Amino acid sequence: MLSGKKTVEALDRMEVMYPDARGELDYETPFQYLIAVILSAQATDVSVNKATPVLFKAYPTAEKLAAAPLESVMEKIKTIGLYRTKAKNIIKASQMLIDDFEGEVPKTIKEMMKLPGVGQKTANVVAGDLFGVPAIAVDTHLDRVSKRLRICKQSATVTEVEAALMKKIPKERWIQAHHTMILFGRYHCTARKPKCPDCPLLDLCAEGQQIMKKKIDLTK
DNA sequence: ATCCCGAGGG
DNA sequence: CCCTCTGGAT
Repeated sequence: MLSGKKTVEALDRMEVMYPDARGELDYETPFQYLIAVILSAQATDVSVNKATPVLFKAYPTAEKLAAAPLESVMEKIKTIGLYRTKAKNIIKASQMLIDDFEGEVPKTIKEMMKLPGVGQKTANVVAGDLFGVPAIAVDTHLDRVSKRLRICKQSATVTEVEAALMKKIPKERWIQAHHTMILFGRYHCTARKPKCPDCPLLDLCAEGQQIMKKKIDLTK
C-alpha cells in the first residue's frame, strides 16, 4: 500500500502535470451545475456540454424544468445516454428543489443525496465546487488511479477509496486533488492504454511497473 | 448483481 | 467489433 507521504508526492507530481485542473462542465448557475453533474454520470463531459445548451435554453431554471414535459427533456438529452432515467431524475429533482429546498441547491451533501440521480459522488462534486465543502468525489478515474497507485486495495469499494484518499491527503487539498486526479486519469492514466512509459509517477506506481514488465515480456 | 444507454476511441 | 465515459437505483 502506498504511504501517505508517497501519496502526497504522487499528487504533487500530478499537479505539476495539470496545474489549473478544474471541472470541464459548462453552466451558468448553481442549479445548472447540479443538473449538468447529474447528467454526467457514465457520460463524457464533452457529450454533456453538447446537450446542455439546448436543455438550458428551453429550461434555464428549476421552475421551468420542474414543469417540463418528459418527452421534451428526453429528446434534448438523448445523445448523452441513459436518457430515460436521467430525464425523469432531473425533472423530479427540480420539483423537489421547489417543494423542499426553497428553489435553491441544498448546501449539504446529506440533503443533496435526497435528490433523485444524486448519489455520493455527484453530491461530493457539487458541494465541493459550489460551496467549498471539503470532499473527495470518487468517480471512475479516481477509482482507477487510486488502485493502480495502491493508495487503496484493489477490492476497495467507492467509500473505501474515498476514505483512503481522505486519510492520506490533507483536507485543504481534497477539492483540488479531485480535479487533478480526474485529468490525470482522463488524459494520462487512461483505462485502456495508460501512458506508463511516459509517466512521471512510474517509480511510485505498482501497477505501472507491472504493466511495463508485461510489455517487455511480450516483446521478448 | 444488474440495468440503464448513446457517442466516441481504439 | 469491444470498451469506456466525473453513477445511481433497484
